[in-house]
Amino acid sequence: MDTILDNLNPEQLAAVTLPSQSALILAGAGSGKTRVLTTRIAWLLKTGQVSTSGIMAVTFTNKAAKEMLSRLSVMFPVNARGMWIGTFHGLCNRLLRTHYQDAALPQSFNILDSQDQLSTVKRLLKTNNIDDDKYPPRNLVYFINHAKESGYRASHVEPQDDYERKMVELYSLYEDQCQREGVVDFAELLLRSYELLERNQTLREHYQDRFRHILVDEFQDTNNLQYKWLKLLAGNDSSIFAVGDDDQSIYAFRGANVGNMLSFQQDFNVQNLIRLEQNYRSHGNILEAANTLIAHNRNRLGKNLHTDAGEGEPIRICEAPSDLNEVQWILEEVNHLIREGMERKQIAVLYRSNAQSRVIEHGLFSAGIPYRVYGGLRFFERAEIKHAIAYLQLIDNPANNAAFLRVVNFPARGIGARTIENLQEMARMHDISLFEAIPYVSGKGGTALGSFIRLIQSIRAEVQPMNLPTLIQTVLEKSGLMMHYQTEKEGADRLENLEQLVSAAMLFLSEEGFSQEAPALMTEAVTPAGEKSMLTVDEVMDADVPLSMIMSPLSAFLTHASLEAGENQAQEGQDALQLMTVHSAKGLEFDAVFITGLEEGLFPHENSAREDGGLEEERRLMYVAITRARKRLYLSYAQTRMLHGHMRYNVSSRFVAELPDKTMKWLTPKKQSSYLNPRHEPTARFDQSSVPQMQAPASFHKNSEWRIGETVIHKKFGEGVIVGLEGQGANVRANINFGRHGMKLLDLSIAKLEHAS
DNA sequence: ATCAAATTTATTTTT
DNA sequence: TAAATTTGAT
Repeated sequence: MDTILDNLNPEQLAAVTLPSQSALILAGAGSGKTRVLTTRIAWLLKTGQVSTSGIMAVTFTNKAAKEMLSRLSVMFPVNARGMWIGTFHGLCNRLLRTHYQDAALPQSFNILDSQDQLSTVKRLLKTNNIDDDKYPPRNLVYFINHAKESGYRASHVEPQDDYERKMVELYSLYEDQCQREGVVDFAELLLRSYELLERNQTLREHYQDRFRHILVDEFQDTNNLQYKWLKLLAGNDSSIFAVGDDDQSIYAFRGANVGNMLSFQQDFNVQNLIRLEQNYRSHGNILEAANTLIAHNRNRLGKNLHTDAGEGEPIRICEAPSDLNEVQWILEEVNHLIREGMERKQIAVLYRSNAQSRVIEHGLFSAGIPYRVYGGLRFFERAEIKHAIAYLQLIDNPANNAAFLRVVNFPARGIGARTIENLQEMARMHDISLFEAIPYVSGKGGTALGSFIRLIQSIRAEVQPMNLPTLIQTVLEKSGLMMHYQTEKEGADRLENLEQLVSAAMLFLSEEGFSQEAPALMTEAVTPAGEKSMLTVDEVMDADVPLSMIMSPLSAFLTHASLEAGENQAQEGQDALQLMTVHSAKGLEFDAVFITGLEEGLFPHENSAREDGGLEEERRLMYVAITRARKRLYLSYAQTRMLHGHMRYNVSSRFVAELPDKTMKWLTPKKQSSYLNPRHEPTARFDQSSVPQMQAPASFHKNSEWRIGETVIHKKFGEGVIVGLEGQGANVRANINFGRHGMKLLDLSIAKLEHAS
């Protein structure tokens, strides 16, 4: 008992041992947040206040959920079965699988990931003959998700204008289509389970009664629907232990609402607000910089981090003439750190947007320094894996038209667009799935479709008794996917990934406690007669029903594929420099951190100026970046930078000017807070000899060469008239009317023009 | 049905 | 610049 509370500081101890009331823990960066969360659970269990089944712990990422579980099992011999520890989406999935009938879902509903959702919407627009220039699929997806995350069904949305009226109508059609096809998108998991509990008093009271303690990680990231969901589940008697940091709220752009922290204090009459301000991560200078920076934000609950560690090294900052020089400087400093004995994986290079990684990678590559870039395609998002998954989904749920369309002609089997159109027409006429509509299609297309249906059915029959890995292997072979990639010249990697899918399935079964040998298509609850033993509602709810009782191994694996897209980092394990956006660095820490591209327009990003609260969110982002560093912090910016094929001339970020002088060491001469007066002298102090220099574009000294009204000749477009000139220096662009080719805006440093004499 | 050319567009991202 | 998507041609 005592041992788990050992070494907690007074605030942590207070938080862990709070009475059973709702509480808000303001946990600063590096203040031992996860420790408090897991110790709280262990303490509740050890003091006998609650049993494992009475606890729910919610996180945003699978990684965080796993981390919590593994740290908990060190402190307490956990029966993982009974505890509901998982992501919002994972827990909602569990609710919906358990009560699929009450939720009006088929037992084996499939989950759409964002890619799937977008293609579903595109298909919807096409079948309804909607002009997708007028109603872009992306906008519709945004509209739908936004509505769902506010808790609104199509019927609840009050359209403000004709455009919205149409969007609502399409939202409604989308709802119908998903329902028909037995698929559910991410937001739907939340909304559907919210509605389930709201509508069904028995269920609601059961779960409210059961989960006496609900713990929420990263509370500042909750969206409105997640907050409503928590409120509903907590009812009047359960307590919510919410841990979060308003200063680290960086996901407003995807619906996170920091305001939930304030609402929570009111709605739950929170008496206990505890601040964890003791930082165990960073040296003093780094913390002071972070504190000073974030103090520029107006809307805060307020918090100041402190440390027992000394002030440590100063923060080193460099103004580079160009992005190339900036990288050169990073290289020098990195080599220095490595020579001092720092591990490469303890060094992170952070940037605001992914596009910035290119130059950095290039530099590291040339210098032969191993690095690892975070982000990019994850395992289950790869095309070949998505194809394989689609075959599996079709076997799991034949109504899934998205899956059907993805593979009906992949590998190619002569089923063309025309045939598909006929099929879709038939499906619509008879109100059935594409799969069921096949017999209605006659002619050549009908024959090809006929063999497809026979293929799927024969696979399904063959696969009936198989366990999951064997089933997948069989599907890969019989579908022709293997053969397809064997014959494709660049298919080797893809084949390897497909093989990995089989191993992923094996790993999944053992991790989730499924029997390795059970038939993949059936749940374990099978009587000797082969009939499903129906659990009563009470049994389902009261017993701690393992996932394997409510989902077949196949359904469970498909869910896993959608909800946990897998690793997105290459070459794990190697000692390599870490490259990532500031967003993906959240939650991580490193001995040394480089924050690059500290320029107005980049960081803070220019687009953020248009959103309200945008600048404060950018500043929080900077705060997150700074607080990643343990011992060393490096900042840099460049006077010129190549972006989207154009040269950009940036001034330094206001965030640089907001940092306290005494914590900084300038490696280039310091400028007067240059973001306030954009015109400044270029520095000549930088050694540029080792760096390829940008050549000044031909039109650099004003564009006397070209005049408005002049006729010019272009290789492709022929004769045209200059109607406008804009920009300066390298940025000169000309608006030229090329008659039948229309108006073109050409970059004069790139386009080759001739004067028409 | 497939590939090449043209056009467009470029924050941040987990589930 | 470069990647992704759409259009157009064979």
